[in-house]
Amino acid sequence: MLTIGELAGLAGTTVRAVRHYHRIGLLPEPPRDRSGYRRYGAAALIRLLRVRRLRELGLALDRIGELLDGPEPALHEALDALDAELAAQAERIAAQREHLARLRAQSPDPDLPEPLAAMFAKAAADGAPARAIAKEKELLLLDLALHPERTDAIVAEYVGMFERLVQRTDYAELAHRFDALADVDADPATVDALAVELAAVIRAEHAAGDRTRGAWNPLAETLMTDWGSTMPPSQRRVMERAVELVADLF
Amino acid sequence: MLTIGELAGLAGTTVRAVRHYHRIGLLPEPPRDRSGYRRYGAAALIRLLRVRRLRELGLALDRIGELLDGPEPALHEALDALDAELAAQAERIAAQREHLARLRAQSPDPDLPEPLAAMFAKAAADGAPARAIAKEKELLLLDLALHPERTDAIVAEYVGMFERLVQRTDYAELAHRFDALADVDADPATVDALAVELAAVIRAEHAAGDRTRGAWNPLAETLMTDWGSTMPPSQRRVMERAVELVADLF
DNA sequence: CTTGACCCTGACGCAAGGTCAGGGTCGCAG
DNA sequence: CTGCGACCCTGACCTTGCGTCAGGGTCAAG
Repeated sequence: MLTIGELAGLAGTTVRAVRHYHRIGLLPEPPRDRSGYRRYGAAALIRLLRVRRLRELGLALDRIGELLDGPEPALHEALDALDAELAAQAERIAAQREHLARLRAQSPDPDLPEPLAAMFAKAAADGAPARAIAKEKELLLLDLALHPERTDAIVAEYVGMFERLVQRTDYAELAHRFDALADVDADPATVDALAVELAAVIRAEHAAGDRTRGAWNPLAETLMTDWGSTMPPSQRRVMERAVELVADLF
Repeated sequence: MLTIGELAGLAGTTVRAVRHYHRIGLLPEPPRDRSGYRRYGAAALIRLLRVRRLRELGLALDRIGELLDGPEPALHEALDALDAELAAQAERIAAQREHLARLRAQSPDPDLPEPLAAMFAKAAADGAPARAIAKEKELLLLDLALHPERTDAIVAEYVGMFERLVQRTDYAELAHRFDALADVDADPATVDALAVELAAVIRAEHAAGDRTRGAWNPLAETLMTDWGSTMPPSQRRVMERAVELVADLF
């Protein structure tokens, strides 16, 4: 009679797997010899071979148990179900790959809605500093997360804003000057000059205004404030000054 | 500042998942308020959103950790690797489904080599009893498992044997009479008559003989003996008697 | 007698969280 | 002030299909 190692070898599996099948009741425990070793006969091998075949088709072990002990037609149903499941998996994988392909074809960053990906790509091409773009993305992500039902509106808003910005100013240069403040402790004159320019931009945006900013939200408030507080000090001073300069608009 | 539930909601995930990310170090533990609740800021939400996006693309959490902390080009490599992995999975699934399709189109039994599946299907169509066919399949499975390197030879051998059998005798009728013995305690005359017929078949097979039975094997010996011992008594008596009758051949 | 190749049981680990259990906290309504 | 429901905390066990020790016994050969 066979030892467990021989049995496993003949069935193309491992000793550990066989013991596992015993533990979960998929294979009956065979008799032991006088030293406590399991000893297997032909019937055990046949059952193990069946288990392995079904396993290799991708069936779960508990189902295999039902099938081997149950009636034959159940097997066909199970295979149907398995096929359906595999089809679903295949579809999911195809969708993921498509997603991946689009990402890599388009954008340096995964998974922003397409118009925005294009927008950021253009900004980068125009020479806007990477750090500023990253910050802008963060803001956008927050906005999208805070208003999941308004995704399309938000996207349209950002894109519109960006396009107007492109026409109106040398935004890349402005962004560079603002970005440079991150590394220095700027003097008040510099801060003020930049704040004036930013205020002008904000004013123009406000005039063009399609802000449908929607539901005011305490979460949004605190989060945006918190996000602002992560800006480097010089930049924050510029923003605060700019906000003062346009306070009359709100 | 956000509670963990708000954070999870905004990121489209669950509280439990966020805590999991803390435990594995994927998200830093945020400060606690005076009652011990975690309180999150914008930076945490941004990081969590990134994690979720990559997760939804199918990346593993430990890789996400490396990517978020590592340099950007690593991300593109990772996406390449992920795509390759998904492609491999898709291929595996396609192969499995094809396998399944063939099985269901052809055979009442999963995964015998094709000529054999056809052979058994014909035997069933010819009216051979299901029980006998099942037993024959068992024998075949054992044979294949015992000599994995000779699969093709064994298949050819069985098919050849079957075809000769079809031409030579009314094998279905013979099988029926043999099968019927499983349920009764047959008298010696019946046993002897059947044994004589079987011996004739064996003799004819031996004459036609293309047995290249290959490496004799102690495992094979004991297994086949053990398998024989599972036959019902009357059938076993027939087999033993038949073997006596052809003893001179071996 | 030793050595190497087996065998035994029992327990932990894996991926990514789900699901209690047991207990504290917040905010609002009565 | 007191409930109540909704939320938060930690800790621990569950899932799949085994792999991988850890610690110890057994067998066959040299």
